[in-house]
Amino acid sequence: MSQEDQEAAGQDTPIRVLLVEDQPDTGESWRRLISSFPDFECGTVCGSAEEALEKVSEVVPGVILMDVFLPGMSGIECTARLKANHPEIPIVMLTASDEDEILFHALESGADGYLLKRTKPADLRAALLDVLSGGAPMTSEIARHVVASFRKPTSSAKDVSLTSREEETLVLLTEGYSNKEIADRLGIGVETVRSHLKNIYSKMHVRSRTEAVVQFMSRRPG
Amino acid sequence: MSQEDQEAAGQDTPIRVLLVEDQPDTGESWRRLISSFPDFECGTVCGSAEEALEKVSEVVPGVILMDVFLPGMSGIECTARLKANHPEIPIVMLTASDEDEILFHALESGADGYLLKRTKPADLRAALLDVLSGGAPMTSEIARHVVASFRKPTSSAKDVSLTSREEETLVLLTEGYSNKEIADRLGIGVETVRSHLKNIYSKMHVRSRTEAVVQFMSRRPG
DNA sequence: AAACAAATCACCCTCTTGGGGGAATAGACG
DNA sequence: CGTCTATTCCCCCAAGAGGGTGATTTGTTT
Repeated sequence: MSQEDQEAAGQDTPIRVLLVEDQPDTGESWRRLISSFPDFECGTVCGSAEEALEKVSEVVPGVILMDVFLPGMSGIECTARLKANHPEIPIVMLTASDEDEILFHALESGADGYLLKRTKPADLRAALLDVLSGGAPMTSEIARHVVASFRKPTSSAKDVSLTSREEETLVLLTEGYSNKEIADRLGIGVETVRSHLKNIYSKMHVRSRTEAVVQFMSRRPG
Repeated sequence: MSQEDQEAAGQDTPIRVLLVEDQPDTGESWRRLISSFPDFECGTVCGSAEEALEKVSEVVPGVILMDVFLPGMSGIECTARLKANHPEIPIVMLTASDEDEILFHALESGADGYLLKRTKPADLRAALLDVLSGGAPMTSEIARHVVASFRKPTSSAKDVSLTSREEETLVLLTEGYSNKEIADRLGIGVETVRSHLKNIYSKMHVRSRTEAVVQFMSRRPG
């Protein structure tokens, strides 16, 4: 049976919310706020993106609330990485500003909703329920910005479009070659290979050759 | 002349032999000897294991003659690595000695034949034809040593037997984790992870996490 | 003509990896 | 009781990998 359906209707098991917020005070107040809702619980507050990536598997949250500004890995990067491994968990970004730039990157990374930190308690709960039922909680003006300009990039987030050279580089990666060996085989310099790899990592939201290889090999069962 | 001899000898395209021998003089004399056979040609003499690994793809030899003692990577290591990627190419080891120790490692690595360097020209050609027709050229006494004690190890050379801890480490490798992340997840130190990895690499005949992951993922289509 | 994407390469820096040792402990096995 | 293996950790060192930033060239596209 579907958890979401139960939750939205109001039930006995509260939905686990994973909160990612670096400032302890803010995090704690959000935690308390969320826990005050009868249909939600927030037992875990991660102070960093890294911690969130680590704990998501054990917590298995129904929804993730992610601060945009985090020390180290940003909330945007973190969202992209979480989406790569847990696409089913909805993620709502939290931010104090409403700049377009940030909004774009946030949604590009796969975030499902975008809330301002000044959101009122009742609206937060509504947003949580909204995203759990497949909605995309955000202010209506933000929504218009988004739906228009980011339908394509966001939808194609799953199979990254690599350039031909990047593709070749990736293939050689999956054959276990080092950067130098790849460079030799492609007849280019090592720096160029590194350059391609940086782009590949960025597009695939990974940060090591091994992760890239794993994702690549998993996606094509051949 | 046997059937095989005729076929091999009757071919218009001589079989390419890749010779791996670090001593230029010795290599050149072997090269000339092989080229003197009408059914074989030896255009490439690699002075090192590394060179052999690099050139095998472009040369695509029908058979490889490998000296055991090479500077840097040994002929045994090289054989193991070649077999990992080109299992179809028969490899005959060459050595001056006939020590059991070496013989064992050589055949464990996947070599198909084992010749002494003092082998006579006619016998060399016979050995080449032999290994090409699926045989395992070696002196009869060596053969007995081998067939007896290495049936098991040699046959199980494909799926490496890892210890439970090494297995766990490998699995986490295939999930893209760094050494530190693996250490945290296993509740052990990074040095221990590195230690496990060294053993894994050694057993799998690879030398990077990426190669290990590729080989591991390829072997189990799951 | 101007803007853009792709591909190439450079230089900086830090951290990770790999390979070479060694060494201590605990358990299994004879 | 030694011997062996698995597991754990240590040190050193060189090479590789990753991240940031930026420059150049060559084609498209606008």
